[in-house]
Formats: sequence, structure tokens, C-alpha cells
Amino acid sequence: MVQVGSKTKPVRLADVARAAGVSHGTASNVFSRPEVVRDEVRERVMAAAETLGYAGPDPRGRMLRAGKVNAIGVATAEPLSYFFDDPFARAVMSGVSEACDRTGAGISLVSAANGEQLAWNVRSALVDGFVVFCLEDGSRLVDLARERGLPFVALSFGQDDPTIAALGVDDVAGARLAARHLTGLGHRRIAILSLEFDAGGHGPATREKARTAAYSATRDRIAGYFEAILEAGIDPASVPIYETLNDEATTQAGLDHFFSVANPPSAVLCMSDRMALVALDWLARRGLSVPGDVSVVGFDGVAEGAVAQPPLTTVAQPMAAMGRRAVEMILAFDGRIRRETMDIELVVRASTAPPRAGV
Amino acid sequence: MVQVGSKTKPVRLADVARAAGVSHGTASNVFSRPEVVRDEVRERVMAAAETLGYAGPDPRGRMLRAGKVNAIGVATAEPLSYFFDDPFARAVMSGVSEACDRTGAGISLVSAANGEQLAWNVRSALVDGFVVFCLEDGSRLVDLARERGLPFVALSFGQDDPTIAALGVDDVAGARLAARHLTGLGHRRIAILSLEFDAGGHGPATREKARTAAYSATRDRIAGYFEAILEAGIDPASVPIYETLNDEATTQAGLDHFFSVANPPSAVLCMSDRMALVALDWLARRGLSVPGDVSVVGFDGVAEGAVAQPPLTTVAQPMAAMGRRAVEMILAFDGRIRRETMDIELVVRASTAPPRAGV
DNA sequence: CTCGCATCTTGAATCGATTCAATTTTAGCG
DNA sequence: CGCTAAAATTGAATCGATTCAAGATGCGAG
Repeated sequence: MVQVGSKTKPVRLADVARAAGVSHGTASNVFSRPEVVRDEVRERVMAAAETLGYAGPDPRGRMLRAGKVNAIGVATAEPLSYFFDDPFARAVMSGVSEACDRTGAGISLVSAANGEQLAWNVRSALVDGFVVFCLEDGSRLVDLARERGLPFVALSFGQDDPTIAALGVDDVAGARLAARHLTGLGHRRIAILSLEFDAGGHGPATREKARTAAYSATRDRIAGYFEAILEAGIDPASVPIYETLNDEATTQAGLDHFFSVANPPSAVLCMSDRMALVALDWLARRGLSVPGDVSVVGFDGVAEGAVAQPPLTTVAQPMAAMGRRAVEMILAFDGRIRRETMDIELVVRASTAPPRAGV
Repeated sequence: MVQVGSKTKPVRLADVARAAGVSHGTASNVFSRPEVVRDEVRERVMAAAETLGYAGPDPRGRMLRAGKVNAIGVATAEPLSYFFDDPFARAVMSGVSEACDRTGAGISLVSAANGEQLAWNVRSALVDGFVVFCLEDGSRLVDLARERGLPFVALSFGQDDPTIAALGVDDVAGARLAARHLTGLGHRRIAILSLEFDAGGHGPATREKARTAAYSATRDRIAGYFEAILEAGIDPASVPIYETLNDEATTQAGLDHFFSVANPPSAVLCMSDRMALVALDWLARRGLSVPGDVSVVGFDGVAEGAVAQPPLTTVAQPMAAMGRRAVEMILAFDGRIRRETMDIELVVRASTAPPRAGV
């Protein structure tokens, strides 16, 4: 006689209490603090629960009373599958998972590509706080999160708003590291594959335009690249920049652009591993060897880079650590806004080498 | 004067109503059904909300009343990072994501390796239903989910309990497909790398022992393999089986076992792509070419298989479709238990070929 | 001026539990 | 047996909203 779902109307704690002839409060204690109830009574209540088919306190009631939900929300302005498909997201989520596992919290994925839906989802998410993935223009999402009045941490949020808790890396330093690595190897003809300056932008760009880019990660990385380029005494005007959408099509367009000239670059700085991986592929198809003919440096440090052909030299963000730290910040939130910068690191693998001699 | 979090005590809808001089009900309508409230009143309430810093109805209250949470729980008995690290889980989650995106539902990850914690998490998860990943012995988790009295669907649940909604593949047919592919190519010396028969089991095993395996996926796949083996007139006693924990160490132990004999197999049937990938690696290091010296067939159809060296022939489960369907079943649950079997498909890639001539 | 009909608003009930001060019961002890 | 301290139990208040029948208001027609 198995009864499942819908038909039976739910049994409440009050029903159990009545059936067992005890009060609300006592019945509640039986479940949440069994040690304060006399054995005899506890057993009576349990028996009544059993008979009525009561499954234990409904978390909804508990939650309303307690205020805490025991779940961390993670928000993006992407489809939900972003969390499982994107390598960067996955690495961060590994860290988030670890921190949540340790504290017994759950993870609630709150996300939608559609703005309307996203707003609704953020507003109605049952969570204790948000980790906000600030991709591109994160401010819309940050505003939504802030509206909830819950603690939240913005990951890689570009703006210096001191009222927003944020966790990021020093993009200038990271980019400088990448570019210095190339100049150190002796490269003098370098090209830059950039992320968007602002929403939807792509095509050839200039350093001047980059200075006013809306997305600060892009702006900072360009700045970092050029610090090293200037240090090495390279004419900045000789360094072409191509703005991509971080997808295959525009990245390839950028490469076409760079390599269709008389004196093509001997090295490409990519602002994401995604682009760097596309570049590796493009160069191979084009018959150019990496790092023999061209060196490639990525940015992010995703797992795919390590197993690419050749393994990718890149600037690794501490993705898992960021996820972990973000959760810790939320759980330990005490009203004080913190903004933290995490260490970024150059990982030298096989996609970079000195330029061909005599070029 | 930005005020964040903790200090300010929360503003309730009731406070807004009072401030605006309207009733509870009207204030509620302003937010949830603005069209029924006269413009003038609505603006007054909105203004009051603004002044008081009211962010909109608290989802907790709404949720308690509505009963619905608008989130699907996904449960496993693994650490949370399983969802982001495991290729099978990720593929399923892609499907889950898609279905949730379409219906505007969120995803709640409910998981813990620790049984105590897991039970608590399942019991207190704020979800409308569960997708249960039945890895190995899924029954503990299924029991937990059933206790909640919410609709749930067990993925790959081995038992034929008709009171449990389940979604799976025909393991017998899938395995038969894999083995038939090998026998069809002419292989006669085949070895089987099996998943666990029951919790923690590993080491050399026999067909007889497999018949009584607790995990039915394992049992069924072994059965399917042998159907094809018998069809081909191969002596089943000549087919070694090695039970692994689906990890690197025990899989390699199994391969050591198979290939340390005089007349090693010309083909290996692996009950998971994970094992097959380890096998590819092991064989390469051992100097055996695939598929020249040894053919390898996997099971699952994870993305890694397609880019392995060589690309892996495997039996592909419709992972994303399973995730999608599971969510649909939960959302459309009407009290009727359904058990569905999805199609499984042999994907022939480059890890299989006829055995070397004259062997 | 009144009646009828829409359209708004109200207020109480409900969702399902937890908490805690106050009260009752039990146990221990002289 | 009475008294007291300790332990167990009660019951009302609370968490924050939504819902809906019933009442109020406004407006136009007669």
C-alpha cells in the first residue's frame, strides 16, 4: 500500500502533536531537540508521526522561522548550463563546492540569459548570500544582488565601488607578467587578442581606445601588456590589438587580421585561454608551428590549457581559491565590506619560446 | 549613505503597508498583481517602499504560502564538486540546466559524501522535487528522497521497484552492442573491465559472481557482454573479468592482470569511459597501439572520449536528454509513477579495429 | 437622490514550523 | 508527607508573505 505524492494532503507537525496528545512546542522539540523531551513522550510522538506518515518538519516552516536557508546562491547572466560547460566557471565552482561541503551548505544556481527572468530569479532565490559572476558588464547583476540585501561577493567585478564586496586578481600585474615573459624571450613583434572593450565590440582596436574601455578587466590587462612592452623599448604603435567576443569566429578574424600583413607577429598575447586555444588551432591549420614560428600566451589558466597541443603558457587565476574565498566571505559576513585581490601567476608551458633567430 | 546588510533590521511588507496607509493585502497586491491596484495607491505604496528601503517581498514568506519553491534539487552521495568535475554528471547537468532554463526554475545542488550530512541536506533542501543520481548503491539516497514526499526521479536506478520513478538505459542492450561490435570485428580474446559488483569490491571476478552483483547496472552490462560473446561462440570461461572502483589505480591493476598472461586479450570492454580512457593511457605507455594491438570500447559517451588519442569507441548514453527528461518528469508530476528507458547508441570511433591478422 | 454595477480595499485566515517565558510535573530528600 | 529544585511541557507570539470573501467606494443612469 504505497502512497505517493499528490493525493494525500500533507500532514503537519500540528497534526502529529494533536494525535500524540502533546503541544505544538513539544512535538517540535521531539524533532529538533530530542534530548529535552522525556523518552516516553518522544516515543509517543514518534509513533504518532509514523502512523500519520509524517516525514519530519517541513523545511519551509523551519526556514521562515530560522531566517537561514543554508544555501549559497551563485549568479550569472548566462544560461544555467554555463556552470557546467565553461571551464572557468567550473574551476571556480569547484572551489565553491569545496567551501560549501566543508560547512554543509548547499549551492543554488541562479541564472538566466534573459534579463527579466534573471531579475525574478535573483529576487526570489532562497539563499543566504550570493556569489556573483561578473562577466563582461557585471553591474546589472550586482545591482540585483544588492537589492536583496543579502551578503554577496562580486567575482572579478571591474569597478572600484567600495560599497561592493569583491574578489579579483590584479589584471595589470597578470598581463604585465605575460607580456614580460614574451619580451624576456626576445619577442619584439607582438599582437594582442583582446576581450571586449564594451558590450558587443569587436574588430581592430587601438591602445588609446582601450584606455576608455568600459570593462575594466580588459582595460587593465591592456595596460599591463603595454607596461612590459614599453619597458622592453618596443614601439607601442607597432603592437596591433584586435577586440574579440571571446568566441571562435571573432578570434579567428583577429588572427586573420594579424597574419595577413607583411611582417606578422612572432607572438600573440591572448586575454583568455579560450582565445589562445582557438589561436593554437588556427596556427596549426595555417601550418605555423607553436612555439617555433609563433609563441602564444593565454590568460585564466583553465584545465584545457594544460593538455592542449602544445600545452599553453598562460597567466593562471586562482579560480578554485576564488570560489572558496568568496563563499567564506559570505558565510563570515559581518557587515564590513571587503575587497580582496588574489595572487595571479605565470604558468610557463610549451607554447612559448624565443623567436626564430635572425627574424 | 549606503547601508549594507546586517545592521538595519529588515523592513516587512506590513511596515510598508502601514507607512502607506493601506492594508496588508493591498500592499501585497502592489507587488504581485500591480494591475488590480489603482494607480494612485500603487504609487503611494511604491513611494513608501522606496522611503523605507523595502526591497520587495521576501521570497521566504511567498514560498511558504505558495508551497512552490521554483527550484529543482539534484542529489548525489558525492561531494558537491562531483557536479563540476565528473564528465558524466556534467553532461546530465547540461540537460537539467536546459530544462530548468526553459521553465525558469533554479537548480539546487544537494549533496554530501558524508551520510549524516547528506540526510540532513536532503531533508532540509528547499526544492520542488529531486533528480537523484544513483551512483553505485543508490537506494539510500532514493529512500531519503522518498521520505520528503516530493516528486523525484532516480537516474539509472538499478532496481525494478515500481513505486519509484526512474529513468535509465537498457544496460543489457548497450553492453551487447559494445561486445557485438568487437565480435563482429573478429575479436575472440576479450577482457572485461567491470564496475563494482557491490560497494568497494575490486579484483579479479567471474561471470557467476557477476550474476549476483548488487549493483544492477553492473550485472546487466556483464549479462549483455556475455550475450554477444556467447552468440559469437566464444568460450565464456576464456573471458577474464576484473572488478574496479572506476578509478585509476584499480583500473590499472586490472590491466596488469589482463596483460601479464601468455595470451593477452586483443580487445577490452570497459564499463565506463573513465576506465577506457585510463586503459588508452596505460596501453600507450606499455607500447601497445590502439587499435592496432588492442581494441578498446568504453561506456557512457563522455565528451573526453571524442578527443582522446585515439578517439574512443563507446556506448553513448543520452546524458543530456536524461537530465532534461528527468526535470520534465518532475515538473509534470501528476502522481503517476513512470519508469522510462532511453535509447543507447554505439558510437564507433578509432579505438576499435579488427584484431591483427593471424593472431 | 437612489440604485446598480464595477472596481478597489480590507482584514482575517493560512502556510508550517520554532522559540521562550511561564507553568506544571517529577524526583529527591529530610 | 511536604518542600524545593530540576526537568518537562505548554501556549502564545513570531517569521513574512498571499489569498479571498466581504465590505467600501465611485460612477453613471434613471
